[in-house]
Amino acid sequence: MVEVPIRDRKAERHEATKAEILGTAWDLVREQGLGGLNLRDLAPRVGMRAPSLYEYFASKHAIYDAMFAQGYRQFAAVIAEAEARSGADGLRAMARVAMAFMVEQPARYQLLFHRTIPGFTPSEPSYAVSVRQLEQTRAWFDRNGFTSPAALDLFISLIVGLAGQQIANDPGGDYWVGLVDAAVDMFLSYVKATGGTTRPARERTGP
Amino acid sequence: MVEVPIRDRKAERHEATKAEILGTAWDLVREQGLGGLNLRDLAPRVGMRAPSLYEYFASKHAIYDAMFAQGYRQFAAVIAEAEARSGADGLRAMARVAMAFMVEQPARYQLLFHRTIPGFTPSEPSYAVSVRQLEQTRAWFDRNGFTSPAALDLFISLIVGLAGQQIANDPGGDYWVGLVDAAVDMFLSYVKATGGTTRPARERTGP
DNA sequence: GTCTATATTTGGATAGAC
DNA sequence: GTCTATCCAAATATAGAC
Repeated sequence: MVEVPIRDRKAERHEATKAEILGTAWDLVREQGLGGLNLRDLAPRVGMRAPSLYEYFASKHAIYDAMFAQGYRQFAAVIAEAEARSGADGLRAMARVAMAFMVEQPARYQLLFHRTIPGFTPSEPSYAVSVRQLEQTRAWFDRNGFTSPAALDLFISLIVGLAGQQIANDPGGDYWVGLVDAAVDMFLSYVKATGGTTRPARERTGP
Repeated sequence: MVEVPIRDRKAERHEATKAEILGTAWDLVREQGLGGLNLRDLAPRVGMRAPSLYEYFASKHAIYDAMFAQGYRQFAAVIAEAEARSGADGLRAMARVAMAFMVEQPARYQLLFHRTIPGFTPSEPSYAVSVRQLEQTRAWFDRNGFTSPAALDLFISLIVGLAGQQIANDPGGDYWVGLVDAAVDMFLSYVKATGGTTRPARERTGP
């Protein structure tokens, strides 16, 4: 009867250590750039020697992979808040929080939105996280009447493009951040002009 | 009297070799990614051993620097052709050739439009090349009535953003390339709607 | 100008003791 | 789980002969 432990303390500790390593990896990447991540610098910061990290991650790419998935989960969470609002109002909120999220951490921006690590491709499960985030936003677009399939892709290009300019030309600054509202206006004026059907699609609660 | 050579054949040969090295560096970067450039692979392709490259470039970063300047000169040349046209027509041509230029070589795209090489910043003269290109396009925007200062920045973000999506999500494909015209329409509708003064500025041939 | 030889650094990864 | 010791590879850069 005593043989039924509710929690697996050992596994919990293992997961906690993984999380700590991951957090430290983000710190390192913030300081040295995405490509600057290396196990030699990482290990001492979590009180280990480099080989011990292999107890938690099978390779350096596995760390990038975990960062990729975590980054997209953070992104999804941030966007989800804005998606509570609807219409042009919600769109503007989404653009703002997305921009803030991207500009906040250039290394994360590069990992999530560009292919910049040589030889790295996200694993299937990690990639699925990013796909789910995209589908979530696509559903919001549908619900809110931005029904053209290209609309979402244009919108994403616009915001990711603005963030890229901010990061490349003036990291830490805010000139391009200040253009977000104008960009959203531009997008809205286009949607209204074309047959983008500004009217929200019918709520789908049943068949 | 015989001591007045018109041409410096030695210097010419030196420059030719530099150019050949540079061209081969582009080849390598096309194959292995921007970060994959290394002297060991580069040297044999130009019939040398690695140390000999230092006769032509002081460091690996110096090669990146030369590539940066050359890339922007190519970009300026490509854009200049489109700038021969004016108004919406010219704008559409610019967007198309810019997009084609960016998508054609992802590594070049990353070098010119993002900060992706750890520790690399273009030298002052190389940076000046990029500034001149930007000023050239800014002047075209002014001449053609796109007078809002933010207009150019929005336009650039839009096109660079589209190219980035194409490269990151489907390198070699053309889905986002196909969105260029829609993007230009969007931009134009916005400029017309706001006080972007669609009328071309007065031609300035004199004071 | 080009070479050989080599220094130096960096960094991922493994073996095996504890 | 963590360590020491080490391997192995890659890669920039320099010294000095030819």
